[in-house]
Amino acid sequence: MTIYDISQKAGVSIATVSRVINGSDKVRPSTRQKVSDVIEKYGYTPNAFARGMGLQSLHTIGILCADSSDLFLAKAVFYLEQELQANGYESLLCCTGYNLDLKKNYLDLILSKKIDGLILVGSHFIGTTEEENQYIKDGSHRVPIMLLNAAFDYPNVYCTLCDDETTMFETAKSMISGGIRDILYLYNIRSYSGIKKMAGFLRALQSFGIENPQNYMRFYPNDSSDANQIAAFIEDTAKELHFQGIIAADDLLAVGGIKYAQKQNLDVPKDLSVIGYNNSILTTCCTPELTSVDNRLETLTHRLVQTLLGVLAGEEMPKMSVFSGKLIKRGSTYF
Amino acid sequence: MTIYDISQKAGVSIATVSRVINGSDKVRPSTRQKVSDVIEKYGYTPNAFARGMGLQSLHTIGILCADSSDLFLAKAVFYLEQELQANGYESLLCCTGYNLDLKKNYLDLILSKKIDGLILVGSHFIGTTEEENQYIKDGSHRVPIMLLNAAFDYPNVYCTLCDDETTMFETAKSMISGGIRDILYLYNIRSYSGIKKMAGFLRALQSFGIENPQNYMRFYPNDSSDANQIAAFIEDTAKELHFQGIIAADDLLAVGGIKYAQKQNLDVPKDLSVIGYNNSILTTCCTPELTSVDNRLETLTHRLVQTLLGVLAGEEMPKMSVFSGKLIKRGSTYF
DNA sequence: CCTGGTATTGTAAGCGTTTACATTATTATT
DNA sequence: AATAATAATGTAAACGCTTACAATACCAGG
Repeated sequence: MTIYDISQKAGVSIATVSRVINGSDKVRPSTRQKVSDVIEKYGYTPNAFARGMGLQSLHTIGILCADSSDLFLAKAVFYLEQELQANGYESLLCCTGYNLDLKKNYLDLILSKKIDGLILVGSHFIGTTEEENQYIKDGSHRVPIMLLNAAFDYPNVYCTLCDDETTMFETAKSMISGGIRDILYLYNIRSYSGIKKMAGFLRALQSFGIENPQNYMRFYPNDSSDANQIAAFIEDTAKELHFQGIIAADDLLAVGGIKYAQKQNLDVPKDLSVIGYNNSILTTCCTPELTSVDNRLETLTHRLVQTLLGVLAGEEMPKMSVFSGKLIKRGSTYF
Repeated sequence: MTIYDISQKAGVSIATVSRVINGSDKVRPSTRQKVSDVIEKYGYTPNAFARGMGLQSLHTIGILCADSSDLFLAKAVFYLEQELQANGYESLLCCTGYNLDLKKNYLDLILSKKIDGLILVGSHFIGTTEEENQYIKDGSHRVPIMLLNAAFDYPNVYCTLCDDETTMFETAKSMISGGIRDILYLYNIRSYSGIKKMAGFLRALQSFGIENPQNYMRFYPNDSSDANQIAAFIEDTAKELHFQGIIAADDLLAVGGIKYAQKQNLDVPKDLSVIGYNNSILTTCCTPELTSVDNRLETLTHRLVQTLLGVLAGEEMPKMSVFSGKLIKRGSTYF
């Protein structure tokens, strides 16, 4: 069923049918009705590819995200989609996984689809390698690229992020000020924000003259797991450290810390204080509830889309919008 | 940059370039190399819409999902994407939200994109209204439709699901057999599986001669919320019931139940047993850990994609594949 | 060096839309 | 009723690719 079939059945030209489809006002109401009826009757839907050929823009924004089942990324994607939709844009989501080789393919894939802009969620693209950065540079020649929670200075690349370095610095500082100097730092994914968080943590410890903080940092390698596996990991790799605090780059890791404390019969927060990151629903699921950093995801996604819309409208927009995270205190800390 | 530009720069015809792009074997290796080099050099990506016009299939499967930030749906989408990708299919994800009116638009949208098949995740489409079902019927005339966790008997519609009715029946039965007759049933989204779970719950109570079970059922209306809000909801609407058990249609609701118990100084599981559904990561985040129903999501998604691939290959495939859920016992129950 | 067969490459016709421009119908003005 | 102005509709080219079919290049055997 094509536009020709419809035009024939409605007794008009394809141009008129096209005008009806696209809501042009240059159609007589009676004609519009006639055509609409035929379209309705035969359940005709215009072919998106043919439209894509004709139209300059399809009002579509590509979203690239490593893993849509990650609590935090999923939330980000959800907010972005809602916000885009509210502004008349479709979104096209690709989940690349954490495999670097695949990312390039996905980037090509999504760029081949006449998108008006591209949003990179989760900052896994901004690695330390020049190779990863190259993808962004390539992409930015075609469409504006928006980075959520990552910073990368390049033409046509716009960044919206939480200042994770400072936020983590403040977070660690408040724990140290609370009297805890032996802090286990847990992290998993290596990403832009992950690196910043770590840097902030280290800076805080250094500012208090705490030496060899690296001894207290543990990289948890599994991407999908549960709190018990994380607790076991802590027991295996860090038990001998006798830390009195845990700061984690992610709420789930922190919950693993609480779990660990329970297994060791340590009281949280008396014997062990625990702080997570992202302020997800997990924070209120555990006992005690988890102190966590709210990195303003909703604010970030809102700002990001606003910036993108501005760019698309040809306005001059800030290349970098930085927000501060905020520590939300709950039962897992006493300070 | 089009195929013409490349053909010109490489000194060959567009057909040859097209053959290189599509990996045809009818190209001399030296020519292939020459063309590939030019493509590489200029960073050319074929226009997806033009390809879509020419090609019969783009090896793309559409996925429709209400809310990608829902823990359970996100996981389902993730598994599906992984599985599809492993089998050489792209996936196109649309998150419709829970608004019925929008769904039709999304369906049209995704159907207009020359997809080879459509997967409906989360069963929100199979409502009680004929209107909702109509969408599936319409769609099934174009491409095979795969339902995850929903059943709908119609040509070209294939269903892969957990037998939630029986699973919930068994779950409730085991709680009643454990000596608990006053059970608060919590549910939120109205969906196919939601209706089935409820039916199973009711059947179990009836089979034990428990009267007026409806008095003990509560619908929690917010879609996004945290455990504390749910706990407050229980206190507001059900405190006077003096139930000794909670069965929830979703893990988060169940965690809300545990939270409620803590606030009331009730011991879980001694004073109150709690069972969730979906066996998500939340089950091991709370204290005590949550007994929950594993509805075999990974098995379901695997089977679903296998069935879809079979259908696309022209094989005769089962219209309905039903699996049994399994109660995973943890600390929130004593039986 | 020619012949026939095969491997490679080129030509051109779609694919289903949009839209500039041409044409025709309608309405207003005199 | 004729004309001008305007509104509605139609025609045909363009979008960038795939692919059937045509044309050409290459190679082995005589």
